[in-house]
Amino acid sequence: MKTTSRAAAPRRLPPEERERSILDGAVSLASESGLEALTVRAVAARVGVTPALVAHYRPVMESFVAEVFTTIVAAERDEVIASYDPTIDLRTNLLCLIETLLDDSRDDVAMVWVQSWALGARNEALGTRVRTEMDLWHSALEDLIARAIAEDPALRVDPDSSAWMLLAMVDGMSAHSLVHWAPRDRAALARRTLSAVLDVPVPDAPRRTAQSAQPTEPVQSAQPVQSAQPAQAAETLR
Amino acid sequence: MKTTSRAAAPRRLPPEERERSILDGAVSLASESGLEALTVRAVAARVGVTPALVAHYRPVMESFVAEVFTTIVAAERDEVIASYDPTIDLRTNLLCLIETLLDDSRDDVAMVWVQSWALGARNEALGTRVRTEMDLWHSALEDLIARAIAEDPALRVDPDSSAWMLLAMVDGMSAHSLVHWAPRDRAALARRTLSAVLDVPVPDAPRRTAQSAQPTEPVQSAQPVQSAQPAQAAETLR
DNA sequence: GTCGCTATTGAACACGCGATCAACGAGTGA
DNA sequence: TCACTCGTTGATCGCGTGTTCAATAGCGAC
Repeated sequence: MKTTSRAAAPRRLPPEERERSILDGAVSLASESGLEALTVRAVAARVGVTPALVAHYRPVMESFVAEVFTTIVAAERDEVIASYDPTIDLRTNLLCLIETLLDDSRDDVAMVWVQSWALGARNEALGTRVRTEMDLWHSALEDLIARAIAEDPALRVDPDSSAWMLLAMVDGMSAHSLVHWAPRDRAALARRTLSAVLDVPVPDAPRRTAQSAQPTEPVQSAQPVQSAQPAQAAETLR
Repeated sequence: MKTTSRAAAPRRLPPEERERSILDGAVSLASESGLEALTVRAVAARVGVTPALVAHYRPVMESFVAEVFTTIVAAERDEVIASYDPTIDLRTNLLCLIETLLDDSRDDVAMVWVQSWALGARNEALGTRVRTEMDLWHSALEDLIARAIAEDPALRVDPDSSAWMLLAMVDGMSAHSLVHWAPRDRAALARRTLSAVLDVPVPDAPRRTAQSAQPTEPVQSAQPVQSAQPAQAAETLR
C-alpha cells in the first residue's frame, strides 16, 4: 500500500508532481469505485484540490478516463504476468494465474474491465486503449505458452487460440462475479476450464474440410461429415 | 419488426395500454442504446409523452431498469433456445447457438448484458434479476446438453460445468466484441471453443495421483488420471 | 524586500438527471 | 348537458455533471 495523496495537498506543487498526484488519485478512485466514478469533482475531492484544477490538468474527461484505465490494467497485467514461475510447469502456472485473476479481491479491476467494454463502445479514445491492453494480454499469454512449448515439445497446445480462449473465459467469469454469480466450486471449474483449453487437440494442419472433429474414437461423436455442417451453418446464419 | 409506438401517442390511453407502450419504448430504447440510456426523459421522448407520465407509471427508475433488462434478455434467450433443433446433433446445435450469440448483429444485447454486470454490482434490484436470468440460461443449456446425452449415451460431457464454461466463453467474447476486439477468424475460434468444452474428460473420479506433466503424445490425451491432477495443484496453490 | 510568474482558486454557465405536485382536460356515466 | 374521474401535463425543485475564466496567492528570482 503506497497510497498517495489522501487529501492533504500542500499548495503550489510543481506541475509534474501535481499531475502525478491527480493521476494517482484518479487511479485509486477508479480502482475502488469503477471508471464511472471518475468525475472531475470526485477526483478533485480525492486529491484534495479544486475541481477546476483537475480540469486544468486534464481538460477532457473522456480521454482522462482512457488514461486511468490504461494505468490500472497495465499495472495489474505486469503484476500477474510477473508472477509466472518458469521453473514450474505450464498447467500449474496458468491455473495459478486464472485463480489469481478470478479471486474476489480483484473484483475492482474486473469492474474496470467490464465498464471499459461498455464505455469503450462509444468512447473511441477508450476503445482504442482497451484493444491495445487486450492485445498486450493476448500476446503475453501467447508468449508464456509458446515458451513453455519450446521447453517441453511434448505439449500440444496452440498458443494463439489458447490465449483467446483463456481470456474469454476469465473475462466472462470475472464479469459474472461482479453480480456474485459463480459456480459452487469455482476452483474446480477453473481446473476444468484449464483442462478444456490445454487438453484439446490443436488443429495443426488447417485442412480444408471444415474440421474440428478429432480423429475418431473418444468421447464425442462428430464425424467430419457432421462437423462440416457448423461451418456452413455459420454462413447461412449470418 | 413490430416496433410499437414511435412517437404518436393518442391521449388518454387505458392505463394498461399506456404502461405497455412505455415498457415497449424503454425496451427498444435500451436495445438500441444500452441500459444507461434509460432516463425518464429519453423514454418519454421515445414513447411520445411527458417525462412526468413515465415517472408516474414507473416511479423508481432503478427498478424500471431491472424490469427492462429482464424483458430484453428473456426474449433473446427464448428465441435462441427455441432455435435448438432436436433432430440435429448436440455439437452442431451448440455451434450454431454460439455463432448466433456472437453475431455482430447482437451487439446490442451484448451491451445490455455487459452493462447489467457493471450496474448490477451496485443496483441490487438489477443484480438479483441478472442472477436469475443467468441461472435460467445455465439451466437451459444444461437441459439441452443433458437431453442430448440421454439420446446419445456415447457423449461424455458434464452438462453442469459445460454450461458454465459455455456461458463464460460466450459472455467473455461478447464483451470483447463491444470494442471490436476479435480474432481474425472468429468462426474457427468458436469451433475450437466448442471442442474445448465438449471434448474434455469429465472428472468423474477425482483420484489423488501427483505428477503434473501430461502423458505426452496424444493431442486430446486426457485420461481420467490427468483430469484429476489439476485438482491437487489447485489445493497446493491456494 | 519586492516583483513577476504561474499554480491554484471561486464562481458561474449550460446542461441533464430523478422526482414531485397542483392543475388541466378528455372521456364517461347520469 | 352537466359533473365527475383520472390519465396527463407543465412547472419546478435539488442535485450532479463538464467546462470556462477572471481573480487570487504562493513561490522563486532579483
